[in-house]
Amino acid sequence: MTERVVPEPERKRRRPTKQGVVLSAELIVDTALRLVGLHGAEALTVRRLGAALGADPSAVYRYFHSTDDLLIAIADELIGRAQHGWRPTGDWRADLRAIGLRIHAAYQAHPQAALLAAHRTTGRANEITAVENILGILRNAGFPDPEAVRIYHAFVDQSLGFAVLDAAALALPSAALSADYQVWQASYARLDATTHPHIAATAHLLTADMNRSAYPHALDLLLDAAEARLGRSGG
Amino acid sequence: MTERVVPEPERKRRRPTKQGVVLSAELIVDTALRLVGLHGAEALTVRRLGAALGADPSAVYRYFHSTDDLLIAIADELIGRAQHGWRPTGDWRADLRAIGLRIHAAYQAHPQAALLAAHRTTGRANEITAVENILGILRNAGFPDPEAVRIYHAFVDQSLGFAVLDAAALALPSAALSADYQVWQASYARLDATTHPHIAATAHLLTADMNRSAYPHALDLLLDAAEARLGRSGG
DNA sequence: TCCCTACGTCAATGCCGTTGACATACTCTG
DNA sequence: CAGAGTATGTCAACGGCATTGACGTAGGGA
Repeated sequence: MTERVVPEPERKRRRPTKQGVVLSAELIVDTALRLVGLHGAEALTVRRLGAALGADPSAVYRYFHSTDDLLIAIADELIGRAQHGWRPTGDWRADLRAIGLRIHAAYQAHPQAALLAAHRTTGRANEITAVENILGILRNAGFPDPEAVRIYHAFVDQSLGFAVLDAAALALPSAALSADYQVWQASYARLDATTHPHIAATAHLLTADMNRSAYPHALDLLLDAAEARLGRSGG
Repeated sequence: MTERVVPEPERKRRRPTKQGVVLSAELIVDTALRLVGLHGAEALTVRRLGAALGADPSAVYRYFHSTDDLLIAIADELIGRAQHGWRPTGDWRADLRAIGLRIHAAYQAHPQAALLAAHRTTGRANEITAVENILGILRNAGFPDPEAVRIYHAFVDQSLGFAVLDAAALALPSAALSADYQVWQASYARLDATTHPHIAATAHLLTADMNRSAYPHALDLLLDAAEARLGRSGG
């Protein structure tokens, strides 16, 4: 077999499909994101993707080695969107907070795709840019390199971890979605105070809080702690 | 159709399969965990599960409505294992740290299953116990209820979020696993210092740190920040 | 001992990803 | 502008997947 996939920058011949569509890796990624946004994660199949593109399903394999390969491309696209238009302000804490919220938001905008992609390391251009930016903020803030790297790691994984969990909540098929809320209302809100005193005492607060993402709060806690350490060591 | 699934506590007739195995929900969950541990997440199919059990695949549907239903049961089982044998010491910070590490460890012990299950809310017995325990620790420590609930939420979601990410790293098929490491070695370790100064300056630290979980560090940061707030408001 | 039905089994349906062979239309060379 | 070479779209086929309806049998209750 001559290699089935030709790297995008080397592509010369762009031959339209029977239905007149000119394919590209970018078009396929965008279509996949749209498909998944419209019909859920379970709609992301090669066959449906082909139909949505207006091409034979197997044409996808001329651009990606496998569905997993496509997923990596989707992941990098989401990271790219998170950074689009971002500029540093010079205030390390505000910058880090903004990047964290942007990453989280970019994945929440495509929860079904986030669920599939957020835990993948892409090693591609957009990911590398993000790493460079975040490390730069921390080092310029005055964190010594070992500390900068450790905080970078915790910060990024925290962002992505919350992105996965919160995406999961959004991505549940609407039937299961309301079921998930019912779980809290039904199972937790009416537990007996003698067997579960702490849940019973805070049930009203819990049901309110579980409907929101805990990420902004968790992010602030992380930044609080980082700032305290900077004050201790650096300043 | 008479309902296909009979709730476990009401089961009376335990009829062995052709191969002489007596099925139960518990046996199926354990077998699924073993299967997934031995052969990866992609081995968790109803057909293989049937084979591993010594039963017709469709027998599983006498115990679970769907594979998703089975997944919820697996998730609750993992939460249960995380708490098995745990006892509070009275030191809120040590207790919370221990629970966080236990949750993380329980999922890391079954990374393939964790990847499938960690983002699901089960609403089942083991999950409820965990919620009650964590809330109790925070309220007894002196956190006011609204703060206790907010920290609880951030703490739990952070634990599960890192569990997912770290499970993903462990669960990659070994081919992709080394590939993931290669990504760091190849893509990051040799980036040009003029285009990516911060990555280049910390490459040696990065490659060392990315091989570990950032969870313990992130957990300590969260506990630091919580403790600081407690000192400010409560004491 | 007989009835009832829970539960294991079987077979069928319509999906899925992936691949090898094929055909065609694009680009490149002269 | 003609012909060659091949990139890329298409087709058909494979084996595997979850799920379900029908069936029969064995276990428990009377």
